[in-house]
Amino acid sequence: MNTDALRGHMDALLLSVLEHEPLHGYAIIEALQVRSGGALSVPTGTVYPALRRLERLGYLTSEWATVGGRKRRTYRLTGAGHTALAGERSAWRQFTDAIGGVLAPRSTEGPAR
Amino acid sequence: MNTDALRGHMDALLLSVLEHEPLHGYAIIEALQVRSGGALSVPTGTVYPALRRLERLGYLTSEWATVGGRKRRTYRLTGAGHTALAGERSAWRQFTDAIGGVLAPRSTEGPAR
DNA sequence: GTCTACATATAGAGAGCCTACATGTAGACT
DNA sequence: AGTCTACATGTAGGCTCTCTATATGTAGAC
Repeated sequence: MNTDALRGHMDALLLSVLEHEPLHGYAIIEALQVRSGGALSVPTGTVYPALRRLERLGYLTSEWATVGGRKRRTYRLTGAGHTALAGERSAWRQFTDAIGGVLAPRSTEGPAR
Repeated sequence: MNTDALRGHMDALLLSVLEHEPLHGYAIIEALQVRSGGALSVPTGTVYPALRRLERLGYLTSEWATVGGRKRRTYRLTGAGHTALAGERSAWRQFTDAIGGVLAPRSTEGPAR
């Protein structure tokens, strides 16, 4: 699974991963992989720009740190970010309900028969 | 709910609606609205080109009809279309599992505590 | 000395969904 | 007669996001 069906859901994924702990980009990618059971392999060229977009929107703040000689940019959810995450969760539910309702197989005809 | 989160799922929606009965574009739009509980309002500028794309891919065939003085283009699933629909359904499940697994709220920490 | 893991970043391409517009019939209402 | 709404299809252009490919650099293992 790795088409661009992700489109429009990247924000939710990133915010969700950052909900309880600040992480840097590379760690975010790994966390997404783990949490999705290995299904999600989001490329760096997707994550880094997306994080900057979310920061620009005010949902994240970032600060540089140096760990073991390597520089990291650690992202943290803002208040607005938490609010946005709640909105994304509810949107996700509505989304899956809507699509699921259409995709659900009809056994040629409903109960009325 | 009407962002472009639909992206990548339009095909599944259209194929699913056409699974048991051939329909024309306008009726497809209404069917999507009904089946999704009113959540989906797909604009004509999205549906008509998408139907043509699916026909080009060999998943649909179409023929013109005149009903009540109005011309309709009725679309019907091909064998390849049925196969594609099955694939889309399984992809949808994988997709929701993956995203859902990430989005699921963590109660600050898991069961281990 | 090379390779892999760690770590960030940008440019450019590609796909597809949406807005807006164009066109036309049928029937109801005024 | 004229207008409005529902029915019905279609195209052009824009926009946004995701992906591929590339660039750069450190640390540690072999």
